[in-house]
Amino acid sequence: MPVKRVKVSNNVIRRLPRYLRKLDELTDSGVSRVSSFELGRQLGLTPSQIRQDFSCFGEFGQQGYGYNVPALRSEIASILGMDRGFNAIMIGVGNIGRALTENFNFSEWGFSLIAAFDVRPEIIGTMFHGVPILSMDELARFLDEHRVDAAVLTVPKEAAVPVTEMLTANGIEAIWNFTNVELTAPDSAVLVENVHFSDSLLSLGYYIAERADERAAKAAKAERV
Amino acid sequence: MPVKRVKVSNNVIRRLPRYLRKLDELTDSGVSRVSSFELGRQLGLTPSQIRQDFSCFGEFGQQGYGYNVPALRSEIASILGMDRGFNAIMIGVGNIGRALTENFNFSEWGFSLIAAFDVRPEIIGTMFHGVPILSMDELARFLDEHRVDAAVLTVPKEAAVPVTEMLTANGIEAIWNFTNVELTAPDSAVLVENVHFSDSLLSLGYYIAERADERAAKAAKAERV
DNA sequence: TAGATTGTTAATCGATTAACAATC
DNA sequence: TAGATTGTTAATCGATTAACAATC
Repeated sequence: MPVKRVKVSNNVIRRLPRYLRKLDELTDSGVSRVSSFELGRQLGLTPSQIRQDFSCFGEFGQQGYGYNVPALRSEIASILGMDRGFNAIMIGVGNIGRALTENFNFSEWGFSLIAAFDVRPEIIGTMFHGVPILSMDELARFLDEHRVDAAVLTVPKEAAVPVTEMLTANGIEAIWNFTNVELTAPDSAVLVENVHFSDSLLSLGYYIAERADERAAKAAKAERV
Repeated sequence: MPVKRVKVSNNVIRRLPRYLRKLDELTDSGVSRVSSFELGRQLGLTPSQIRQDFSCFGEFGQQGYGYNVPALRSEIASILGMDRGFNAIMIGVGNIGRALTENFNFSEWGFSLIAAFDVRPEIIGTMFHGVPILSMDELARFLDEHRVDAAVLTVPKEAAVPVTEMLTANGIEAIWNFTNVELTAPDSAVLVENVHFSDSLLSLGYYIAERADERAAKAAKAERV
C-alpha cells in the first residue's frame, strides 16, 4: 500500500499520465534507462521539476544512473491506481457513449466497463460491444450488488444535473463527465473529472487569435516605418 | 481589435471557457446581472480571482452593480476568438473523427469544419455530415486555396507524428490533437491542444485510489483503538 | 576512482488571495 | 445619500527552479 506523505498538488497529478505515456514510448523504442535531464528535454520540463514530482511518491532513481524505464513506468502506473481493477458503469448510450465504448480501451487504463444504463426501451436488454445495457430503473439494485468506482456520464445536457443527483444519491463517488455541463457542485464530495471538448477547442482558439493579433500588430508596425 | 496588454497566463485562459459556460447557464435561467462574489460561489473560485482574471482583458463591470451577463459573455466570447470565423480541417475520418463530426457542434464555438482528409480510397470523394472527404494528396493544394486555422488530428496513433510533420510542413500552425500521442515538440512553434481521454481518466483514477487509501488508513486506525 | 545523476533543501518566481480606495 | 461592488495594489501562498551534498 503506497504511503502518500503530503497532499500532492493537482499539477503534479496531471503530469503523471504524461510521464507514463512518454515512458511507454521509450519502452517501445527500446530505451531502458533515462535521466531526469533527458526526460525533461523530451517533455519540455526541467529536470528539477521531474525529480521533485517523483519525490512526492518515493525514491525511484539511482544516483549516477538515472531511472530504469520499466520500473519507473510500473511505479507511476501503480500510483495512478492502474493495478486496482476499477469498475465503471456508463450512463447514457447515445453517440458519445457508443463512440467511447467502441474506441476507448478502458481496460488499458485499469478500468473495466461492466454495464451501461439508458432509458430507451428499444436498447435496454441488449449488448453493445460486450457491455450489457440495462434500464436506469435497475441502477440502484445494480449498485447494491456490484462495486462501482466511477460512472461515465454520457447523457444529454438536460439530463446531466438530475442524473448526477441520482447517481450521488445512490453512492457513486466519481464521475467522468462528458456532458459539457458544469457539475462541480462546490460543496459536494463527489470526484468529477471533466472532458469538455469545447473548453479545449476554445482555449486553442484563444491562442490562434492571439497569434493572429501579434502578427497584425507587427505588420502594422512595419507599415508605419 | 482587443489590445492584449501583458502575456496572460495559461491558467487564466483555461478558466475563460468555464466562465463562458456559466454565463450561458445564467442567461438560460434568466439572470442578467451577476457579481464576482456570486460567480465565484457558483464556480468554486474566489471573487478576487475572478476580478483579477477579467482585469487582464479590460474593465467589464460596474462598481456597486457587478457584471451584465450578456455583455460579459460577449466580451469573453470575443477574447476566445469565437467571432473570428476560424476554419478547420479534419485529418483522419475513422471512428473518432466521425463521432466528432456527427456530435460536436464546431460552429457553436466559432469554428467551421470545411473539409476532411483520409487515405482510404473508398471514402475519398464522399460527403460525411456535410463535410467533403478528400485525399491526403489534395491537402497541399487545398491549403493553398483556403485559409485554414487549425487541423483536427484524428488519425491512428502510428500516423500521428508523420502526419503532424506533413501538416506543419504545409503551414498548419494549430493542431487539436486526439491521437493520444505526445506531439508537443519542445522546439516547435505549432500550437498543440491535446484531448487525451486517458490522461483524464488516469487522473480520476489517482483520486479514486487516494480516497480509497485514506479510508483504509482511517479504518485501520479505528481498528487499532 | 572519476563522472554522472539523484533526492532534497533553499531561492526564486508566479499565481492566488486580501485589502481598500474609487465610484456607481 | 448609503450600500454595494468594482479594479487594482499589496501580501501571501504555493509551485517551479537552482544548487549541492550524497552516492552509485
